[in-house]
Amino acid sequence: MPRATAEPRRASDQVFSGLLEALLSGRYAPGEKLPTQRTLAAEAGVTMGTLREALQRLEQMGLIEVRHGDAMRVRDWRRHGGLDVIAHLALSSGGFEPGVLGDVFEARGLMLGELAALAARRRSPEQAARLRELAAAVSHAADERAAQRLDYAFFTELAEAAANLVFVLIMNSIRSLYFQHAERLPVTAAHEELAPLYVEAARAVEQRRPAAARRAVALLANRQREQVEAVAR
Amino acid sequence: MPRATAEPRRASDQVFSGLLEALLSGRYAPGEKLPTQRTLAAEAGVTMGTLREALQRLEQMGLIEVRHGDAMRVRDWRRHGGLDVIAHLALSSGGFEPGVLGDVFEARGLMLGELAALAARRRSPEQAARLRELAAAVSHAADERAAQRLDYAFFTELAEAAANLVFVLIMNSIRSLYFQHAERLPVTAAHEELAPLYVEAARAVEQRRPAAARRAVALLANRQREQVEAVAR
DNA sequence: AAGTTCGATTGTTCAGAACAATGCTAGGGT
DNA sequence: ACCCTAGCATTGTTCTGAACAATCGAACTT
Repeated sequence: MPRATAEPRRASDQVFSGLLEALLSGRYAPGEKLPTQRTLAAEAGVTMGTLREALQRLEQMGLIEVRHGDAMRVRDWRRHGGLDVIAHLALSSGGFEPGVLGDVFEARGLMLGELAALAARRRSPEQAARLRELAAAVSHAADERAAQRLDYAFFTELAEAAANLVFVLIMNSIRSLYFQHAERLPVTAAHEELAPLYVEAARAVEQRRPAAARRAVALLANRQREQVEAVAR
Repeated sequence: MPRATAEPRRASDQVFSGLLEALLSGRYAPGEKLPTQRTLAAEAGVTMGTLREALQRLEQMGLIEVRHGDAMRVRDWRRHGGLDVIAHLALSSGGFEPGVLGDVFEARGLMLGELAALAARRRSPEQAARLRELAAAVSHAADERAAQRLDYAFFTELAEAAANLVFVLIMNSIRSLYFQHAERLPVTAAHEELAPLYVEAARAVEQRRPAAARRAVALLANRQREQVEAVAR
């Protein structure tokens, strides 16, 4: 019997998820003092070492502040939280959070547009060729899963062609979000219909026309956004 | 005798920094097997528990892959790294990496532009007022440090007005980068000269003119970028 | 009243051991 | 000869208990 939602096996992961949930849902308010590590460990039924591993990750995300001889404090994730918070924020307790998901796809669309414009100026001949091939492959993708992989490959190549590390890393974060739940995020539902848009974007990049590239990609991203929003409800 | 560069005191932090450096510099190549936790701990002169805390953070960043009974593997940070990697990437071994820093400010400028456009459509009356006040305050800031704080507050408010969580979080990451080394990143060197641009941007947002807001902020960001690039050399 | 000392609280690291998952290899069956 | 299965070695994971170190606040001293 396969498990529906693949949950983390490590004890450390479970503690992490629990605390994360508590922090993001506001059950621990910003500025508030967190219970002792010893207390938290006892409550979670784990050792202090195990709890500690979870705390390190939370601190890394900017969600808690921990100073040696003092109590741990809850930080405001809106002010100090890193981008990886968005993944856990979009999935609060089972279903998707429609608002957050909307933000993700809005930001994604805007950034992909800028990415396309940069790529149109900087792409190498090889990158242009690969983009063309990937765009062409979308139209005859076997199933939706294959289309999804092509979509991912296309935008990864685009980010690479744009030659800006920041956008590359941001795209990594967003990708990890919709790869963890690919089955519920049909960005490539009607890929036969969307295929021409990939082709158009690839051509604009190849012809070094930033404005056209931005427009084509923005349009494509908007279509995907509509599809996702239609489902996540 | 005060220490020039405030280094982390926790043993766990030092181990983390060391491994991070090794991973980002390519001293451990992607796909390669990492030494055993026991080995790494022995080499670093710490306990396995301490080493483990560092590993958790690296895994959280997407830099390593660790599976229970198997050896740990190095992941390609270009493909799986999160946005927080950029901070450590921009500071490889002492000085700033000019290329990376350029990418950061390019991306920052583009995103702030989009942010301004969104804010012009969605800002509340209160947000418009606060932006106006912050912009006005820039012109008579006491010193550069004060100007820097106002700059930070201004763009935070802008991100808030844009009402998109993704951009808020991205700005958090970028801010933490240039707050850790504020003294070396003079984004507000000639703040008397830049002040009018803040005012113009605030006005465009208040008057709900997205295009004008984007233009003003993009111009402002570009000026800051030039100032930083002039210094980081 | 102000400064100092000291103890309680809390995070940090250590040491060694047992447990659990994975990959590999030798042995047995077809 | 080939497959596959059991067992072993390797490696990550968690536990137990303890000692160490930084911070805060209260009691004490001046």
